[in-house]
Amino acid sequence: MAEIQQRETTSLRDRCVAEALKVVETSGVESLSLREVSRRLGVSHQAPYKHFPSRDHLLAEIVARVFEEFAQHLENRPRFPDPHDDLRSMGESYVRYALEHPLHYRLLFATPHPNAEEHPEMTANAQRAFGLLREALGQLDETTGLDDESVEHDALFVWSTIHGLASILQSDALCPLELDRGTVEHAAGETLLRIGRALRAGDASEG
Amino acid sequence: MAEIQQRETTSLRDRCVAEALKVVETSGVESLSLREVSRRLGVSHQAPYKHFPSRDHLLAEIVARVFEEFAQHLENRPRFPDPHDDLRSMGESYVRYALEHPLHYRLLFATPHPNAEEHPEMTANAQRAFGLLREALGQLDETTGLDDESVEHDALFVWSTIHGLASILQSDALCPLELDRGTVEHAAGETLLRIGRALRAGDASEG
DNA sequence: CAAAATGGTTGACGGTGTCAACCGGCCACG
DNA sequence: CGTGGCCGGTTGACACCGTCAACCATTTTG
Repeated sequence: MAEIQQRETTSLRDRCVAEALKVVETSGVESLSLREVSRRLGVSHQAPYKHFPSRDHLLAEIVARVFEEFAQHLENRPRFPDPHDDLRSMGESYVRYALEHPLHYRLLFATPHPNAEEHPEMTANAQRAFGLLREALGQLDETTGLDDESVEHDALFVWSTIHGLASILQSDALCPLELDRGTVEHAAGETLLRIGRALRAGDASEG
Repeated sequence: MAEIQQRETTSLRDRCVAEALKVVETSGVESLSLREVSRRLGVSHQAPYKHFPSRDHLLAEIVARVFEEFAQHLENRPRFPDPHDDLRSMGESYVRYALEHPLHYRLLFATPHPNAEEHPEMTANAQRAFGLLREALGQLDETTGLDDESVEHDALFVWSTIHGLASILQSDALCPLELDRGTVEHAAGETLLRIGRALRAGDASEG
């Protein structure tokens, strides 16, 4: 009764989200429209409005789901006992995600999101990813005994670098620079190497 | 004669670019439309099409101009004899630009550009900014004697970090993380500090 | 049983980019 | 000198978009 009706009412809602995700991963977020989704689902152009107050609410929902997928991807990374190795593994997972799901990554980080504070469920999942980074750095912290503030700055530094690298690699920003193939292929490894150097140098200077 | 006519024909074209820039820096690139520009200029909605084949061509032009402004901003940075100091100065200029002109910065780095290869003049100006980075690292290279490949990777690393930091700072990405104010305020300095550590550590391990 | 809520429909409005046709002035050429 | 063509503007149309409003069938509920 109530559950069945519930299940049926959420049906179109879920189908909207699923179809929107399909659009995003094939054509990119900019060519996502409620009408397009409606059309694909063989339903009137107003039907989605019974489940989403506006386009932004649908967008927020799929951003949230992709963030969840992204966080899971990071969580499923190969783990290593040594904190430095583990951090590197996360960096590799991060960059791999950006390269393997460029349209999803762009959705997360290179797209004007619907005003964040109006869509808390979206930001909650974003926090989760950063939480993983903090966690990995926390382990590293235990072995080196840095103060909390340094760990926060380390986290921001690592995130900045990895995010910047991923953004650059998956965007067209590199093409005009005409770097040779080898440089680009090794970019991730080399960059992660340098992150490691910076952190170790920090240990040395403060530990 | 020819020049006067030339000047007059380019007049509307330039006014379009100028007005589009105004729109971008007040309302952001997403609310930029040819019709809006036309309206502001008191001209018919098709007039701009006599000068730009499509919206993307206007967009490409203003992206190119903003890149130029950005590169100039980097070039006008305070200079220092020590390469490390100079590089840091550039990093500071970079971040400052992103914070002082967030909408321009987003236009450059967080916006789906019109397909780059169709608009070469746009990418040319992008190369210029990266060229400055290479140059600064080249100076550093002279003092440490790293091979060219390492310099390229250093450049990519530095750019990744600074770009990532700037992107994160000027986006809303930080709000949901609820970092305290102090951390954010010192983020730029701390991150640039870590870049320096990584480069110096690289010198030591290879030099 | 009536009333209300739910989840779908069609239709309209204003916004956008873009194509097509038109039109006036100016320049070059027969 | 006249005339044809280009150049830079115009108006009008079309398809797309998000969104508001009204309507309607079904189901749930008081």
